Amino acid sequence: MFYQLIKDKISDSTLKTFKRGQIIYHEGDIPEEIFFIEEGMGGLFHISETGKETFFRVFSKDDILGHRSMLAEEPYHGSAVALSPLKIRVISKEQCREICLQNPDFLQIMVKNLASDLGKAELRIAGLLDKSANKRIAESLVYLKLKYPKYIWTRKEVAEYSGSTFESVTRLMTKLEEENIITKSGRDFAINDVAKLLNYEN
Amino acid sequence: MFYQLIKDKISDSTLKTFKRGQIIYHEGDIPEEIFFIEEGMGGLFHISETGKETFFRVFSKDDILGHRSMLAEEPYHGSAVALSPLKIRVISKEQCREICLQNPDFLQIMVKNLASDLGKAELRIAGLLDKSANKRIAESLVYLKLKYPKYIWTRKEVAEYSGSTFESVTRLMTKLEEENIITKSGRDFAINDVAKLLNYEN
DNA sequence: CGTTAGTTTGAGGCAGATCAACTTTGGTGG
DNA sequence: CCACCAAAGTTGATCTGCCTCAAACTAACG
Repeated sequence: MFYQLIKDKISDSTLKTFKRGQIIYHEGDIPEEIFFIEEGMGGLFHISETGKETFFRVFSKDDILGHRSMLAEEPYHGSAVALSPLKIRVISKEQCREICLQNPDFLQIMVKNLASDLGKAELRIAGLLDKSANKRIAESLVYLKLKYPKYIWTRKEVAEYSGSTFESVTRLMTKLEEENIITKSGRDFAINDVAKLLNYEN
Repeated sequence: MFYQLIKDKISDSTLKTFKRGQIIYHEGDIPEEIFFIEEGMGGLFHISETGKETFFRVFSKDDILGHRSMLAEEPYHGSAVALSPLKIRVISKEQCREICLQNPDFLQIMVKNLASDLGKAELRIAGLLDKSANKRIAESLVYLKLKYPKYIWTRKEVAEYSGSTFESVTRLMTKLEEENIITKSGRDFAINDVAKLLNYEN
């Protein structure tokens, strides 16, 4: 997202840093700020009453964070967690409002992203209902690894993104290696054949 | 959604009517218009490659339709279908753009709705992964029936909204009637105890 | 190196989808 | 107004994907 667009227009703002595992904001909190990612990556997670974790979204350099809750005027529906060391610029609600007024393009871009994310989320719902767990895992491996090649995704993260369990991810990955579609190395892996992985059928 | 806000500002626009089952737009089409519901109700559905249908959203009086795809600049990700006789005002892309420029409140409201819908969709993802089918069905019965009490929801519609099958909906509904939580009458039903239904545990 | 977080593999169980056969509902037209 | 029929609903029986639990192994970091 084009944080670039307004970077120079931010006068006084705080720069915060986070280590892997640290929480940027907690589910349920009232949004008072908006966050611009300057470096690193993180994830938006939801934990249900029964303890099941779901991985909603990934965010990284130039993405905006916390805008959904602010614009919906709702408490955060998930917790934002640093996955790698993060540098984040923190902007107050009021500053954000000013930026939107001065720079209509900025609101436009946020709108476009919200609309696009809504589409993705609804298609994920459809995917959960008609695709097998293995298919979803395969697609998630492609998405996550191609988008963030350097990051070492844990089986648990892939599971929570695809809507599965880490055991199922492990099982599929060993099978995929046997078929030479991926190559595991330590905890990391590389994709040998993106097309085959995307069209994986059990 | 406050279609009221700009109702009088629409100069030339077409009013279309639809009968139950008719399609307002098809998944995959390129959005050229935006739709304002004046009367009746409908649903946004997605059909996967394997034929599985998913019920994304309900829309009714004063709701906007087709805005997500237009704002995301994407083809429609689902088909909009009339569930009851519908009266819809059709606005061109250009008209919509003008309205947004002249009336910033209107864009604001669309943004708020997009943000809120994104939250709902992501929580639905989480719900699919941690709640039992029966719990989801029970919650869907409450949501659909309280929001649209006069409409007779088919078991199939409830199933596609909750992410289940119509057989499972039927089975749960007979059980719920035995427990006096709902009362079936013909194809319709009434909720006797909303709280019990909402907190239903298998 | 020791420790912890992450991974692998196996065995078992069950929620809920699927398939199938039958019944009921309610709208339509004769 | 009734008879008909397609659409919707019910109910039972079966089957399986994948989650859960368990136990042992391995990577990686301080």
